[in-house]
Amino acid sequence: MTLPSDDTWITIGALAQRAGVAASTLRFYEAEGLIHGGRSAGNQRRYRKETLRRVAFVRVAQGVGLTLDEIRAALSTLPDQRTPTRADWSRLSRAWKPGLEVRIAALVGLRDRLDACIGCGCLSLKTCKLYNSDDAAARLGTGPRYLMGDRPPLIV
Amino acid sequence: MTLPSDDTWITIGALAQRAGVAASTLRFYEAEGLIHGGRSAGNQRRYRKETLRRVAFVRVAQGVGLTLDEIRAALSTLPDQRTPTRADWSRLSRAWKPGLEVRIAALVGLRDRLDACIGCGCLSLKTCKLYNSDDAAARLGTGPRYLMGDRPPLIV
DNA sequence: CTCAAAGTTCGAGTAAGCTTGAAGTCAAGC
DNA sequence: GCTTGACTTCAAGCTTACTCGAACTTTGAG
Repeated sequence: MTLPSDDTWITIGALAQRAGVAASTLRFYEAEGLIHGGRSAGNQRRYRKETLRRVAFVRVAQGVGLTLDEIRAALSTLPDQRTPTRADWSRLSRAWKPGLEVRIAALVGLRDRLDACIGCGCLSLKTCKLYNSDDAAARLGTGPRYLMGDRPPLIV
Repeated sequence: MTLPSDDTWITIGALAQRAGVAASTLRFYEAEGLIHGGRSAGNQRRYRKETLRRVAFVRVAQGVGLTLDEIRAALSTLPDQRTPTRADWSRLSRAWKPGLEVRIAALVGLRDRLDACIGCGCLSLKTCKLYNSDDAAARLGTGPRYLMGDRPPLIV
C-alpha cells in the first residue's frame, strides 16, 4: 500500500537500487539526518524521488573528501519548504572547489618535493624538504589515513 | 643507565620528542614491526638514533597516502645488516611517485568535472559527469573517508 | 489466503591508527 | 633514601562509515 495517493514515494529497496547504495546505508543516512522520509501504514520507510538526488549528492561530496558531518551541514542550508533548485545544488558544489584546489596544491607540492629529494638523493633529516614540511595532505583527527582508492559505483 | 657503552641508544621519550610523535605511537609502531629497538637493564625501550630516520620515513609515507601495512612492506626491503644508505631511502621514496601522480590526476579530473558542472549549472542526475563518474579519488574499504586535513608536525 | 521477498529494530562488529587509563616499575637528582 | 617523572604492560576506547545477524512484520503477486 502506497502513501497518500500519488506514487512519488518509493521503498528503501528501490531507492537503494537507483542510488547504487545498500539499503543499510540509507537507513544509516536517515539515522544520521542526511536524508528524510515518511513511513507506510506498516511502518516501512518511504522516500520521495527527490531523495535520490540527495543521496547522489552525499556520495559525490564524499568523493570530494567531505565527512558526513560536513555534508549534513551543507545539506542543512538547503530550503526546507521547497524542492531545491539547480541553483541550490550548484551553490553547494561550488563550495567544494576551494577545498579541492587546496588538496591538489598540497599533493602537487608533495610531488615536487619528492622530485627534488630524489634528484638530490638526500632524504637528509636536516635538510630534506619532505621531512621538514608540514603542509602535506594528510589526515584530520584519528583513524585510518586513506588517501586514495576505489569508490563504490554511483549508478544514478 | 644506558646500554652497552656508547650513547647511541636513546629513550622512547627522547625519540618521541625528536620525531614529533607521542611515545604511545612509538610503542604502537614497535608492536607493528615498523621500528625496532633494544631494552635497558630495567626493561625500558632504547632505540638507536637511526630509528629517528625510520620514524620520519613512516610519517612522510603516511602523508603520501600509504597505509602502515604498505609502509612495513617497504621498510622490510631495507638491508638487515647494514645501516640503510641514501640510495636505499631514495629507492623507497621513488616508489611513491606513481601513486602520487595517480592521486593528483584523479583530483584534477574531479575538479575539472566540477568546473564543467558548475559551468553548465546542471547537476543533473542523468547527465552530470560528477554523478556519473566512478574514477574519483575516494576511499578504499570501509571506515572514514578522510582525504584532507592537518598533519602532526614533523620535527626532525 | 498464502508465501516469499522485502522491510523493521537493535546491538554488535569491522577497519585503521592510534590514545587513554590503570596499576605498577625504573632512573636520577637531592 | 625519597621523590618525581619517565617508563612498563595490557586492555579498552575512539573515530568514521558503514555492514551483519537475529528475530520479527509487511507487502504484494498469484
